[in-house]
Order: sequence, then structure tokens, then C-alpha cells
Amino acid sequence: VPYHHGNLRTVLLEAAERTVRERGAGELSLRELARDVGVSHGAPRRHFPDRQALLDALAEAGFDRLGAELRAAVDGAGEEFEPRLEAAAGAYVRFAMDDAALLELMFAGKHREATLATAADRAFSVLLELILQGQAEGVLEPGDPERIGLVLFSTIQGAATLVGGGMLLPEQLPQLLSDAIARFLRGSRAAA
Amino acid sequence: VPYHHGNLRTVLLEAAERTVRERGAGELSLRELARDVGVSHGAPRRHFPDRQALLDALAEAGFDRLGAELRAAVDGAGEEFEPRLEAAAGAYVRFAMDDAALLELMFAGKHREATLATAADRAFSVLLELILQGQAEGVLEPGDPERIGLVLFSTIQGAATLVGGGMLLPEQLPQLLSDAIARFLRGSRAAA
DNA sequence: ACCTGAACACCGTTCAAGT
DNA sequence: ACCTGAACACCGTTCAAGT
Repeated sequence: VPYHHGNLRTVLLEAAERTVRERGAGELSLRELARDVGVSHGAPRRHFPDRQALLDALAEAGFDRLGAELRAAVDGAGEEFEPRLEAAAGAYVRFAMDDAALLELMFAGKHREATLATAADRAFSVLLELILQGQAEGVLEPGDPERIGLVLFSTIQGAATLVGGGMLLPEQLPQLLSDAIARFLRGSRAAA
Repeated sequence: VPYHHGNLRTVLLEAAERTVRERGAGELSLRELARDVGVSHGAPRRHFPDRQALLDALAEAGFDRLGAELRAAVDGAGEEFEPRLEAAAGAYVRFAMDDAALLELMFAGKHREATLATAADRAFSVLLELILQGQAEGVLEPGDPERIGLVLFSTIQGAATLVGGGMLLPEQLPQLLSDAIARFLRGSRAAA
């Protein structure tokens, strides 16, 4: 019996993430998941008390992965502020395109776990550090970095939503993003 | 027999919109809807071939209403560009807070009807006209108005998503919005 | 044209029972 | 501690039959 090792939780999450990517969160069925993984339909209950708990765990794992990809992109883009900012935006958009349904789930208004908000904060801490760097270099105006970063972050998230909803073609995304970043920097310089 | 008047479709949509507002699109059940409305569970099928068709119709009605509210807000804000822009943003945010689940549904990545995209275009035509006014008055830089408006619109939509997902408190929304608009205008003046 | 009601296959959730 | 399998109430969808 292969799942008496305490890894059923992990196996379920992996299978669930695949289903969400391929068919969306609405199509995710606990019973089908249990079948795919080769376990009885009651087994997932030990690890996820109900369907929403599994979705919450998926969203949390999504934030962890998104945070890691953002950090990797920023770290790989050298020392200068602007290339790092562009790399972060690019990584975000890449995530949004590869995992549109997961991103939708991450920002869905149905969560209960407070741990999710902290997972999101952890993921976006990279962006906050980036704003701090921009302020230290005088490229961004002084003030609450969270407040300043929120404007740009909202734009990026909105762009992702528009593409996810089919209101914007994926091909239009790079232009929108560079427009948004250019405008963000322009507006900052005008105020600094 | 009250529903032989051809209005079952309308009655279903109204009841469905109430359910979505109160409990979210995921909780919407065709059978429960039919019960509430006093009709057999097979009856909705005449008007909506399946559940997704009902959701699509709800989203389309949502765009129509959003468009009307945007237009009313802009029309009621006088002749000047900036107050009109602020009124539009305010109306959008009001819609996002009153009908968070509906907005989520409207931008969900699960639609099939091409008519939905045109309904969205219709709703956002108000914003496009607003950009044209800003360009005519020299407050916004020249260029493709759709491209220019997209940046601001993405920001507003992103802010709505963040609030809907619980990542941003509703109280923080007005400040974020005025920041976004101020920055948008600042960036435009710098380029004009 | 529009609605009813039985039928089918599928769910999420609960819970006693097994190992 | 972890999983099984029966049970319950609920779905969406289909379709012959009624008016």
C-alpha cells in the first residue's frame, strides 16, 4: 500500500494542481482526484477536511511558487533597479499565462485561511524590496513603499485578469506592461 | 401557471444574480434556482442549455449594468475631464464592492460566448470616450486611445481583484485609486 | 412553444469499520 | 494514524411525455 508513508497530501496537491491548470478549479473533483491517485474517495478527508481546504492549500502553494519565481527573476537580472523591475513584471506575467486558472484561484474571493494572506505577503515581499531599492536610488519618490508599489502591482494583476478573461490578447500583454512600467517611472520622476 | 408568459428567462436571471451576489457563482445551482422560482428542474433548459450558458448570460447582463453605471457617473460629473475620470473610477470601484462575485464571474476565464467580449467593449466605450476627451484637451498624450486607457483600466481592475481576494482592505481602495489617477495624469503630462 | 418528471451518472460529506 | 466502503442528500443533463 503505497500511500501509508504520509505523502498522500503531497500527491493529492500535485494531481490537483495539474487538473486546475488543464481544466480549471471548477472542474476539480475530490472523488476523481482520489481515483486518479489510486485511493478511496474518503481518504483525502484526512488531509483536507473539505473541498475548499484543498483549494486553499493549492492557492497557498501557488503563492509560494510565484514568490520563488519572482525572486529568481529579480536575482537573475543584475543589480540595477529598472531591469530588475522589468524582470519581476515579466515573471509575473509568465506565471499568469502559464497558470491562469491557478492565479484566478489565488485571488478568488472564497478563501478562509488567514495563512493565505501571509503567503501572499511573503510572495510579494520581493516587490517591496524592489520599491525600497528604487527609493534608495532616487528613481522613486519617498513615502510608504507599500502604497507606492500597490499602484504598479494592481496594474500588473489587472493585466493578468484581462488576459485570463479573454478581454486582452496575450500578444498585447508585453506592450501593456512596458507602457505601465514606463508610465510608473515617469510619474515617479515627476514627483521625486 | 405564471411562467407561460415568456418571462421565465428574466425571472431566472434575477434570482441567479441575487444568489451570485449573496453566495458566489460557485454556489449557484440550477435545481435550487428552479425550486426558488417555482418551476420544475428541467424548465430552465429551454432558456439556458446548460449551467455555463446561464453564467455567461449573467456576465453579459453584468457588463450591461456596469456600462450603464459608468455612463451615468461620467454624465453626472460635469464637463471637465478630471472630475469625469474620477467619477468613472469611483463608479467602477463601487460596482466592484457591491458585486464582487459578479465582477469575478465577468472576468472569469471560462466563457464561450463571443457576445460577451462585445458586451464588455460596449461597457468600456465610456472610458474610451473619456480618453479621447483627455487627448482633445491636451491633458493626455496623443496616440492610440485604447492603448493609453488600458494602463489605467488595468490598474482599476487589479485593485478590484485585490479587494475581492481579500489582499487589500476596502478602506485602502480610495487612496489607491487617487494615487493611480494622479500618477496616470502625471505620467501623461510628462510625455505630452 | 413551453414545461413536467423520471432516469442516469456524478458529486461532497459523513461515519462506522478495518489495519 | 490512516484508509475503506456504504450511505445520504444533492447535482447537471437528458429525454419522453404532457399541455
